[in-house]
Amino acid sequence: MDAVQDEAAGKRARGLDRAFEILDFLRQKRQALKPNEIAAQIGAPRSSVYELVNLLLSNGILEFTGGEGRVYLGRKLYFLGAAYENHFDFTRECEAALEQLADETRETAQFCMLDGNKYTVVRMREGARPFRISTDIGQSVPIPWTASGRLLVAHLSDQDILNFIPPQDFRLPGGEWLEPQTFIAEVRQAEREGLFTFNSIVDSFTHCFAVPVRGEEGHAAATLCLVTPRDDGIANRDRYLDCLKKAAAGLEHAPARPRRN
Amino acid sequence: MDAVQDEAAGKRARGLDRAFEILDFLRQKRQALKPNEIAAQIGAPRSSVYELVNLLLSNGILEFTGGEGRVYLGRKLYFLGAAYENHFDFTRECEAALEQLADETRETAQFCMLDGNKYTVVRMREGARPFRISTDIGQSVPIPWTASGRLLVAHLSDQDILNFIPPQDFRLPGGEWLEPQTFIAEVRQAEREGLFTFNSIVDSFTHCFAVPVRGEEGHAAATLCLVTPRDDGIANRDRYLDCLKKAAAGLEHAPARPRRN
DNA sequence: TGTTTTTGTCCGCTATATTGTACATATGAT
DNA sequence: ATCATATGTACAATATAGCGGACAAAAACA
Repeated sequence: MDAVQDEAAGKRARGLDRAFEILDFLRQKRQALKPNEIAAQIGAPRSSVYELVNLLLSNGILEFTGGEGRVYLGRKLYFLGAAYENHFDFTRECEAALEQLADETRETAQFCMLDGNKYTVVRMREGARPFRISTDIGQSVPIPWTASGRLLVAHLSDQDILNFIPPQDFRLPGGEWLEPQTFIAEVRQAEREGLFTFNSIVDSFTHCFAVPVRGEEGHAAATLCLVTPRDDGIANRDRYLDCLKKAAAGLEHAPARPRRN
Repeated sequence: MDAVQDEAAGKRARGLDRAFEILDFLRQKRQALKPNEIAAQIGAPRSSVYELVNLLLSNGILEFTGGEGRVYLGRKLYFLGAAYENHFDFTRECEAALEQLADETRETAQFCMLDGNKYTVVRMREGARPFRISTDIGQSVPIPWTASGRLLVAHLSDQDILNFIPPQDFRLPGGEWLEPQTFIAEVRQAEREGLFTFNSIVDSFTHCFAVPVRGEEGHAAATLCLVTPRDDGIANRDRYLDCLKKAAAGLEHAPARPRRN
């Protein structure tokens, strides 16, 4: 059923894929779970999950926590993630860019990337506004629901976009159906203009601005976004876009530096 | 040859173990490598490594980077690591503790943990001194080489310690042999006193101070350390230890908070 | 130019990892 | 007390994953 993996049905799953399915599931749940619960909720054989969980535990990829035999992501993953972050050293500059955006606009600023075939907020700086942002950091959101999504898939061909995005993700949170062709048209428009803005699909009171942060290959490796109240956003549109473009330009000079050592 | 895993010789390796061996190896190398190089350097069959690398690439665990087909740790690992960090929310308080230590002592302060059966510096705050610290963040160091190492294994029995630490890690960087029984005696002493200090084994000009940061189970989940010039360290010993204990106490109140959601 | 090394792919064999099933225990409901 | 559910372990069957080795292209070298 999953459009990306799970080729055929009734086949045996590879241990590695199952393992990372477990890890992703724990990340999504954001809490420690018992092996039994994991097996039930991801629809995997219990014996397999127990075997894999024990393997991952002995490698430090998972850890016992929360008692009752519950497990969650382990320290080893933290170390590996830190190594990634260190290599593609975007964190420091990213925080600076968000800081700058927050200062200049007083709005919520986000740094977003793709996580597989989903959109995710990697870092966020809350604005001075009194309302809360609907997406939390690290949560996976369907690409079509977001302004950034238009930019993050713009390097793909129309067909590749359709293959890449799970079909059910075109069902918007309100239940409406976003015609894929409409989405693609917006992608191409965003690509031409180097930005995308719209009234948020996820809620009814925000306006979203997104500009690309281009990586080594020239396409949008990430985006910088502002999430604003609708009237403020529309009133300050040009200024906000200028701020975003300025901040994005500051991020683009050295997306992946060679390593110092 | 690896004392910890690789039970018997001539056996087939499990894919999952090989996969994480690859990931750890890349982390240790801290650079993108070709699959061929990886296979050669970790002593694994080339065909297996190619298969695994491709699997990991398609899962976002590895990424192409650096050209020439080289691969390095992928974005997915960053997300998983961020989820871990978010769950066991030690980062913020940890930075505050290091900041405080740096202010009070002007020396290099480190937050250290075990990574498997090695010691590693998780976060560091450089002091005002003009010399550099010998261990970089994220590098794996044999446990017996470090002051913190005495504290981090103190919850294990003598026999478990010997099983846990690879025998060759008792060979010090200078080539001398540290008798395991000597090490264990120092572990027990550190356990009793709740601290360990010594002239660094790794270099000839620093003195190291370490105190435990106790986790849920009551044993040292991490350590806070100071690395100082020898004469300064010895002159300020009592004050430095007070600072460390104070900072460690500040970290211990909520090692793993329940999650908010 | 010929030779060696590096790099990547392909394929068949077989050791084994995944899985269904059965079993055992604890917990909770009635 | 009885039944049902949740949780973890043990084990055998077989689909397959890991491995060795063959092959080929490209790069390095002589």
